Amino acid sequence: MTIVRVALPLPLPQVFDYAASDASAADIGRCVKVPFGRGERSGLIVALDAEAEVDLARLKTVHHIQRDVPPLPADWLELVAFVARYYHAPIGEVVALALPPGLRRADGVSGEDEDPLLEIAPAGHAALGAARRPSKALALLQALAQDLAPWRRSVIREREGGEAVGELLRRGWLGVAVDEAQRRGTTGALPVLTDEQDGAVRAILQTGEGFRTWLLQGVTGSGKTEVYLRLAEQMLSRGRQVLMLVPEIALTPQLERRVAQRFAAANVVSLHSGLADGARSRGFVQALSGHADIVLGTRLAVFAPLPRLGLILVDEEHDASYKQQEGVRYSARDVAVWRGRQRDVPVVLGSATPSLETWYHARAERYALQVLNQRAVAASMPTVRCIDVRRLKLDEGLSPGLKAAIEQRLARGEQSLVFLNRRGYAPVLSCPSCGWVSRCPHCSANLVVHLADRRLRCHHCGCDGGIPHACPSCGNQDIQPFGRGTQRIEARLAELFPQARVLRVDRDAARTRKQWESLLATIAEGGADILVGTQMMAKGHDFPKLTLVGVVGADASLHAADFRAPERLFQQLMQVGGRAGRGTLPGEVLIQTEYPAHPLYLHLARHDFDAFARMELQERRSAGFPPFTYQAMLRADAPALDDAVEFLRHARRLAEERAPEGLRIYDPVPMRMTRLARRERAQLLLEADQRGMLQGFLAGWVALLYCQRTARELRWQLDVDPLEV
DNA sequence: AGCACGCCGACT
DNA sequence: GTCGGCGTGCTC
Repeated sequence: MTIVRVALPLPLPQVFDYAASDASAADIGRCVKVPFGRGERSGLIVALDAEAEVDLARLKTVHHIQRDVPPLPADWLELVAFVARYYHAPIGEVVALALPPGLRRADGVSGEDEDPLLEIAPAGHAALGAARRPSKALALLQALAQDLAPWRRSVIREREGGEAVGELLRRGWLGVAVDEAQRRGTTGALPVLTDEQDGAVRAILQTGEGFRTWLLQGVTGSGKTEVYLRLAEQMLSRGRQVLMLVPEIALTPQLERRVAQRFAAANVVSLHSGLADGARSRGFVQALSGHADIVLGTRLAVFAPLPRLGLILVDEEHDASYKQQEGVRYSARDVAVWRGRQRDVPVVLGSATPSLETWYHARAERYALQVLNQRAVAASMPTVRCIDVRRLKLDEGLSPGLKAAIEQRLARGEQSLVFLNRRGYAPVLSCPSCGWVSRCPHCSANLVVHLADRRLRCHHCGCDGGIPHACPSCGNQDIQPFGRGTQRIEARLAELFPQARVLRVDRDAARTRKQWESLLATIAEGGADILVGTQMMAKGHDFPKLTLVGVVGADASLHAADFRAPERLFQQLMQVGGRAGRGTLPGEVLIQTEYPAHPLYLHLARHDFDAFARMELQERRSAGFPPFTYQAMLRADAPALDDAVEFLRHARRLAEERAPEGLRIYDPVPMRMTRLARRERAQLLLEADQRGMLQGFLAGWVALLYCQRTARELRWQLDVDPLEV
């Protein structure tokens, strides 16, 4: 009889032993169903065991081992173990987050869905030539005939009328393309590389296939993606797999299209949380079996098993969405770098505005650096200018200068974008006579006025209600929305420029992926003259007719409490500024500010990220912030603030008893947003100058915390390398 | 996390 | 007399 060690998706820091008569070493890494308590659970075999760690009498027997799918390889188990160790999370929870849910359930996976490479068969050509009654199938075939063959079945399915692909196969009009391996490679004419792009590609390839982390720092429009594609092409031609991470699902479709077009014959698999269970499992299994050539996905894709891995690309590496903000708070970018080292393959981190951690590593020569300063498209960098609004009379937040600039664009038939990182009509509704403000009943936040659908809404917990006609406290009829959001700016712009088509692009207007894509299409077709948008608009999209970006209300982040606020502001402004003038028309960025001489804006105006980074790092060094120190944050939440704080005080005492020299333990404090969704939150910060020392301490401390019995309504979690402090 | 067991208040 | 509150402890 064999004893297997099983990781189960529970918040427990242990694994469980089971008996399995027919198990062997070949089953390590396989999913299992096991009896647990009085029910059944699915888990993963992480090891075989010579002897059980519990009495044999307590040992239960595995119900089922899933053998239809190849086992997860040893390096994958190692990766999961590393994440559990580094983030101090139970191994089972990491397995649960790394494995697609459908796969873990181990209930007869549909098997690997073949995604064959198809081309038009002789019968198909005959059908095209013959006079036939129009049909859906024929229409699809005709559309395909206009295209460059071959295509993946899945790619055809996604195009217009793609449902008919099954019909085409049944009729024998489409057949499996011959000689798949030989077709692997690029199709069509490749764009000519700039000298910088070419230099970067050569440099990265020349260092060989071993591990090395690269920072590819390229201004918006410098063609980082083309560099990724060239590197990927090389790796594919060597028979290796490529892992490409992108920040958000919203960005995957267009990149997916571009990658699929470039490597028409390669098997490109996308992995993100928006996928249905089945599709995610299939993509994962394709990666695992080595049938996927390129895995393109969001942070969870960093866990895709890749037997032939040759290269890891992390696009927009500074993006906060790489860090999971709940449960196991891993950073996919950091995990990617660890994985590159583990598998001895290069890792390329790309960004126009790298995180200061990455930038610092590159300067300290722990990472190698490649810089792209020229825009690949025939456009120059936009002019960036501050509008000093201290002595100006603003019209609903808009300065005369910005209005004039918009007017000019309208006259020239170009597009303008007003960037404002605040959704809704106004951030608060308030009564001028008694001082009442629209507070959220569940959070320490104000309810935001949404005039578009006449609601007051909390942006943190999502609760909402109608807009009262009089002050709920004193009955005053004259209650006022204070401040400005995108809806208000949109309304004012529509009044000011009645002839213009004003389009608002924020999370409210682009609720679903469909809405978002239709907005993008409208903009690209020139169906809008003035855009009002939040940071959604900052993400990599090209609008050739967009030549003006007006920034409103940026000053707020200048004095934010979070030490990373300036970094985020600079990144955001540089990104949104990069939207201006990506075609042949020159772009202009106008920033409305009360601090026109602020160094952040001055560096921005010169497009000098490096100067900004140097300045900011100087401050971080003297203040003792990351990347010069290492942090971990213990957070607790409960219905009553005292309970959360009391737990943290207790945790602090436990920490002090065993703290090594040089570990700094701060006082528990309520979080900045103390109350969220009826729970009060507090946090305790730990800091050290060496990562190893902090990690060593955390291991023992967290083990101790798991043993503490706490009130049922109290939750706690540890955040290693927290983004928000 | 679930889900048991287990000991004290208002109900058919 | 019981249904049910959630405190405590276990799950291979």
